[in-house]
Amino acid sequence: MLSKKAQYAFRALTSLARNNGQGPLPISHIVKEHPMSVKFLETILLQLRKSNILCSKKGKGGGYFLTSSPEKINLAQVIRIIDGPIAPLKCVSLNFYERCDDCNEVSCGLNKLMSEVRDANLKVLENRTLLDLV
Amino acid sequence: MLSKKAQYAFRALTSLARNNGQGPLPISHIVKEHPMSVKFLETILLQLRKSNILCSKKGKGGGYFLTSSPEKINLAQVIRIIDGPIAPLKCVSLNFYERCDDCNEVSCGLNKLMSEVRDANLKVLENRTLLDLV
DNA sequence: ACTTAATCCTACAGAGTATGTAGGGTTAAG
DNA sequence: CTTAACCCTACATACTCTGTAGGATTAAGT
Repeated sequence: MLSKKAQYAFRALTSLARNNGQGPLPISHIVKEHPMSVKFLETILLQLRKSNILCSKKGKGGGYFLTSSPEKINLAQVIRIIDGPIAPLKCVSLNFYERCDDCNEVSCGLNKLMSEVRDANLKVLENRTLLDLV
Repeated sequence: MLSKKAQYAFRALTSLARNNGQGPLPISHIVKEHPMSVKFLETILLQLRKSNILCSKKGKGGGYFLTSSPEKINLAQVIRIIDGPIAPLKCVSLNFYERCDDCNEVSCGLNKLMSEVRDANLKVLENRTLLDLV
């Protein structure tokens, strides 16, 4: 399941994608479209900025905007930043791999099947972008 | 991500699938194959029994065994019992549906995309069974 | 220079969930 | 009657999720 944080991130990114090319969009405007805690959204957007999904402009007239165009940002990127691994197990994760103590990965049936699940997820999440969201 | 509980469940079910048709398998035997807390496994197997994945036999010589043959129990069933929804959002869940306050579901882009993710997951999880696990 | 409106940063609080543990009760074979 | 198994519920502990608090910094407009 996606966390609330990830859902909020996607809602905010929807606004930012629609606003793309029209200068910085302030948080105050985003929360009018998508009611949520300003402070919580602040931490989420900060996280996205530090991961180079967003840029920001400080001071009056400032706000956030996408680093690149909506069709170049896929859903997998966003989920990995906010929620972490997409794979159902760390031992089959491409970006958050950790060795599994309980299986040897070569003969482990669960490992094989969960790799299939991961691939099925990535096939959707890496081919869908913020453009598909608006 | 799958919970530890679900992972343990799958490991235990692997043993039970291999043992299928050979009478009840006690917990003590399962933890020899897959080291884990006996008491914790007990609660997991109890849960699977109450959901009719397993049957049990009490008393000496007792243990657990599958209700039906391994190829008739798919991974989606097990995950739903132990971890709940497979869908990334409640508002696109088939078995754990809950209305979403923040979107109207008809025009919500996230809803549409997450339905695709759900379907991609189910395509794998409903077509893979305990037989594929052993 | 000052006001105002915005982001930036860190810490922490409260509730809920995950991961077990404890302690017995019940059943059945031999 | 002993032993080995499952049955059941409550609790404990740590961690994560979902925010909140409180200011520091920056920049536009006047």
